[in-house]
Amino acid sequence: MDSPRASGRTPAKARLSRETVLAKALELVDAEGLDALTMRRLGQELGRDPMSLYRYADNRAALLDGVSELVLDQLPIHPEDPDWKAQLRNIAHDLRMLALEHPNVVPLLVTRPLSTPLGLRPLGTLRPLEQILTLLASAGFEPADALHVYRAYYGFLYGHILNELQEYVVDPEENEVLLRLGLHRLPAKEFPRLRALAPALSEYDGARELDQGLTILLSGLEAQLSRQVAGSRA
Amino acid sequence: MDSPRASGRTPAKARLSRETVLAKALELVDAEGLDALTMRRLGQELGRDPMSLYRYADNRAALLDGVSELVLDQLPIHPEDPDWKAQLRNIAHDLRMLALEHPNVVPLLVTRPLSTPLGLRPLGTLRPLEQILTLLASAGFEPADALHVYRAYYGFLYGHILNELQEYVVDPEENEVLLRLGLHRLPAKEFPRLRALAPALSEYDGARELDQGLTILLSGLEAQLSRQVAGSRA
DNA sequence: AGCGCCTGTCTACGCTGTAGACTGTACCCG
DNA sequence: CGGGTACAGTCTACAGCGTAGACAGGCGCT
Repeated sequence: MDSPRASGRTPAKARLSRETVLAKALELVDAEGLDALTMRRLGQELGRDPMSLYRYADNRAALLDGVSELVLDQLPIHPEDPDWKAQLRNIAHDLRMLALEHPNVVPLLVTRPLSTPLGLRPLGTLRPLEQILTLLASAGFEPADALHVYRAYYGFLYGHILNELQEYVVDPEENEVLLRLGLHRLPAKEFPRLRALAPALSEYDGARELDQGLTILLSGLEAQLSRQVAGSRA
Repeated sequence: MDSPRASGRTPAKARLSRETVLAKALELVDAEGLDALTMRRLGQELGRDPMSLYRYADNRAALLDGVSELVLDQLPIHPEDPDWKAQLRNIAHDLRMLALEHPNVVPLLVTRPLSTPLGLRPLGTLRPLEQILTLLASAGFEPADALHVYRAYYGFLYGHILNELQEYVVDPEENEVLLRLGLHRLPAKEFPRLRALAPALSEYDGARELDQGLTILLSGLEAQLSRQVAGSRA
């Protein structure tokens, strides 16, 4: 059962690599959540001693960073598109999809950078930033303006993703809306509006909402920046 | 040293209460971060057996929820202001300030709801939502539209807060900008733009950036919604 | 006076991350 | 071909974690 070449979940006794470790880690997180990703459990899943993992990640935190990186690396890089707004829109939708595919990783994406100074983050998590900066630069933005656009954009994007994941359905089996969202527990007198919104809440169209928000934000940013440029020229 | 009426960090042997427990918990989180908030440590801080805490919170997760609630309860409620946009602006700045005062709590604010269905969250964390819905309702919005505005608004707001906290300075002692942000570690060839932005990054004016974003977003939302209303009337 | 409730304590269990010493194998170099 | 070195993986052990469950003490009511 444990003989060499036995067929476990993985080829059993092939050499480990950072890639296989991180891949299994992500798999585990996707399937059972962040808490399930313990060194012991991951070791077991790989058919190895837990301590062997430390050859591929300094510690658990680094492992989590690796998982973030792995997910962000899946962000497709889009071919040239003349329109920066269209590009940002595409990237936003890509990231949204990625988040929906790996909802358990989102807390990492959002939380880890809070405890890690910009320059010390895994490079994979900074690449999207650099990518957007170049995109904006080639669209003619001054560096400082590009930074402003980036911030407003990414802020909104992450905010949207958090929002969308938060609202999601508890118990899809239950078909009474109030129950499905657990809203029945709320005291009706204190939360009349929220309770009344149950039907609307359950019909959330995330892609659409994201898109509308982007339209507002991007055209607003464009207007504001062209105004600034015009102003500083005068 | 451990006699009754001894003067420890707290009055020593007064009865515990949920309030005192949560207050100490928040204090601990503010001072030393989320990881420092263990049952044992908190018990020690209160001069009590760790197990006594379970009378005031079902488990550690509930304790964390309590801390979130405690922070959000500090959100001031603003007097009537005729202008919904002005109100949303005020609330946004209040929440931003709160986040800057309790940066270690932000991960909780952002993360906990992801694993808790809407209806099962601590009531304190839902109150801002309900409050904004009423605000928008009294400004004349249809419930469904109010929800859209709320989503775009809160999404942007939380996104901004995350952004701002992420960019913040590591080691205020170090005054060489590149070093402070750790940017020197980045390979110059791969991250030219990001590295070049170092000075701009260190001059982040969060309040201003938030305000500009809100201006764009709110006026955009207003325009979009009034257009919709006009359209559906025709 | 007696009963019952409630707060806080104690002990114990299974789990966690990880330091440090160790083994075995694969490869390179003389 | 022999010996050495580097490195993958294992083992043992430790300190700390959350928390179940049994228990103690004191207060207030009847």
